[in-house]
Amino acid sequence: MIASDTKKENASVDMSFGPVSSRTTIQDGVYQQLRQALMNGQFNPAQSLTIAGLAETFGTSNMPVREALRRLAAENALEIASNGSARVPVVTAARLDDLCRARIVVEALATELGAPRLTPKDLEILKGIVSEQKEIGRDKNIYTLITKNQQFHFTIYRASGSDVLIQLIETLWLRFGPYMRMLSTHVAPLIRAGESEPSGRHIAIVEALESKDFARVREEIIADISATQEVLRPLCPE
Amino acid sequence: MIASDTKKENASVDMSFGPVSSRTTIQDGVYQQLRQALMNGQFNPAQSLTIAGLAETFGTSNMPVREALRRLAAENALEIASNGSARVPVVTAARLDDLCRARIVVEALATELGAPRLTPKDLEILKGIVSEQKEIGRDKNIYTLITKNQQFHFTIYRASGSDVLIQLIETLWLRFGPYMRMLSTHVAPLIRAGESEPSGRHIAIVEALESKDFARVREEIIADISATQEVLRPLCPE
DNA sequence: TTATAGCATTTGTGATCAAATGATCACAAA
DNA sequence: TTTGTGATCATTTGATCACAAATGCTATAA
Repeated sequence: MIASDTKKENASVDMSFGPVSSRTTIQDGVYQQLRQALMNGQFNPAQSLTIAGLAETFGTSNMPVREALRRLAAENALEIASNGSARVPVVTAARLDDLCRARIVVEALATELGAPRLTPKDLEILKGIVSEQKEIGRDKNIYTLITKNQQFHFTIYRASGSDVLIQLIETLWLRFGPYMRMLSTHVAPLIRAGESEPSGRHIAIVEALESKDFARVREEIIADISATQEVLRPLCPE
Repeated sequence: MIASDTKKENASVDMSFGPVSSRTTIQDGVYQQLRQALMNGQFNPAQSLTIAGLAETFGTSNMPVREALRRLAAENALEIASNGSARVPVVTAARLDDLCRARIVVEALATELGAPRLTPKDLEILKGIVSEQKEIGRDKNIYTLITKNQQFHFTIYRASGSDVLIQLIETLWLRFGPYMRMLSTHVAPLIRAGESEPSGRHIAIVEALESKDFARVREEIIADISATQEVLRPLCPE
């Protein structure tokens, strides 16, 4: 498998997909990029995504895009219009409440299971994330802030060892993407102005973890979700 | 769209897809059938489903099957093998516990929300299902029994009005399919022998609903899931 | 001016084919 | 007997094309 003769001059594609894990198919790359963009709230609600359009953007044929879109639709991250086009779901207060209610019970359980199983190394990671958040807070990039928040939460959830819960939470966060967009555009200025401390609750969570007060960790996670919900609800249309 | 001239003799297909809702594409039909089969436990765990094989079975080309499989994989109802083939997940005791733990918190919440909102008409429907179950219990068809059980639970859950929860529960039940298969093969004889009363707990739930004892309804739902879990765990491999 | 029929454009669906990849098995060498 | 190598096969992935459905627009007539 070494010294492969140069018969393998594959394609003209040069898209820089993230870290190549293993057997990275084109469709996977498209899917991952779209998924990440959706979760971070980089698309507008109600925006319609066409197969041909995205295929052109990514420089691939229609097939990979087609399957990636269907996959996201199956996860309820996208809606299918009457003609088959995919659309980013619209945001509503009712849906926000619905999502948060589900997030609370599922993430509370994942915390309950995960918190006691966090290793000292995990705790170090969490602390690292918090201090990075403080840095970034003074900086400007809202998307890395969102990513850090994501890492913080999922480090705890993953410790639960529950594949089922992890997947459930991932689909919930995916559907939460459009609301994240509102956070980006409306709350980012507050953070920059120092009126909001994004890592505040995370610090409390780390403290509770260090004193092994797992019930409080759970409560803080729930409070974190509820707080986000309260911030976002008045921003929803009408 | 009526009086379609017979230009539309599409394929040699005669698959009796269920109720045609609207804009029924071939891929939707394949998807629905596979989904139903999976949820009812009509596939063997670890069974591998190839695109070409299913395409032949359904009498379609590969495309619709391909997309249906990807869709199911996105819902974690199927696993993707290293070569890209789709496989029915294997059953393990650990996964059973993991699934049931998640089912309990999510379905408990859906019950909590749904039970108080059930209309008198809904109650009639529930009673109807219970009595049908009693009939079928003496009969032999385990799959209709499974379907009735499904209808009973989802009638309550749907009353919650929470799209998010419904969708979560559906994917959980989908992943529960392989375990349902074990129920079919191992428990069916017991039911036929009269050693197990499938509708027992459902009767209790209806009673609790009529007396508006919603906390008890919730407890009964949880007990229902736990009971199934206990029955199935010893049946899991090794 | 408005309503409607018809056309054009956009977009997805399904079929077919070529290319690439992983799995399997046989055979040879240590 | 065991291990490494190569060939073959099964299967997916991606591209392209024909077709159908939906949408929007324009022109024409009332």
